[in-house]
Amino acid sequence: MKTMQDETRKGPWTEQEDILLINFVNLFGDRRWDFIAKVSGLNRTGKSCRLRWVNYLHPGLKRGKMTPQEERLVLELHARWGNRWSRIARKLPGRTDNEIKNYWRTHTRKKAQERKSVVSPSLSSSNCSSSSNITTVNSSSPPGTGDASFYDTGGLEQVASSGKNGEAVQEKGYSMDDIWRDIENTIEPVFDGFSEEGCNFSYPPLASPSWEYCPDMLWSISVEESRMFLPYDDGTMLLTG
DNA sequence: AAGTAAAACAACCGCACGGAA
DNA sequence: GTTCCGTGCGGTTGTTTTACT
Repeated sequence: MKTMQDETRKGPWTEQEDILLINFVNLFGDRRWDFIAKVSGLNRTGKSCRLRWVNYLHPGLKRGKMTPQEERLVLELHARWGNRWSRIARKLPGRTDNEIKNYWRTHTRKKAQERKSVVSPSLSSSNCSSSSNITTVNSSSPPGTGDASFYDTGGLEQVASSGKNGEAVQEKGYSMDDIWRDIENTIEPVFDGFSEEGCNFSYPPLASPSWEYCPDMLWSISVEESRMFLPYDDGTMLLTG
């Protein structure tokens, strides 16, 4: 029989969960999601953990509104690759596929509505409800064709945290920046240095040279042992065992 | 100031793929 | 060669925030 604790949690992540996840990702890297989900004590699936990390907790993420350059780049790349969101995201440092997908969705919806109101203004009053599920993907022609220049944006403008969501992560006055600062001060992270094309994120300067050489030791840790890493309430880690 | 619509954001689900057993 | 498991991706939906009337 399943107790409440055995139930896999769903829904919004709490600050505590975030901190826990960040700590464990720092310890074990961002690859073994199932493992992290298990040893962290989070009653979440590995999938859920990964998603939370990739879309929200990753230190390289930008926040706030897309810049005009980014918007143009999205349009350009989508015209070229279609709904290859992850691929498009790789060309937009700090942006996630989810974010781009969401942007595109609202963008196309807006375009569709504009178009509709222009093409058939007489129908707009009687038929506008149908716009809810329209994804006129191909309807938005790429803006101009100055391809190459788009790929070399020379680093996108720093608009992070200036947007309306700069505050979104500051629930209870404890921002992700604060969390990262805490973690930076309390543990030595292990980033496996993976900087494949698929990851444009730039980590904050959190080097951990020592652990990179013997990652296997970490993977062989038992669930019991991993409990020693559970954080305190304030997000710091108990490393002494 | 309140209500409503639209936009933005966050998260889950199902499927596909690749690697290990 | 096959099966199983973990991970990544794209689609979709639910929730929250913002703008407008």
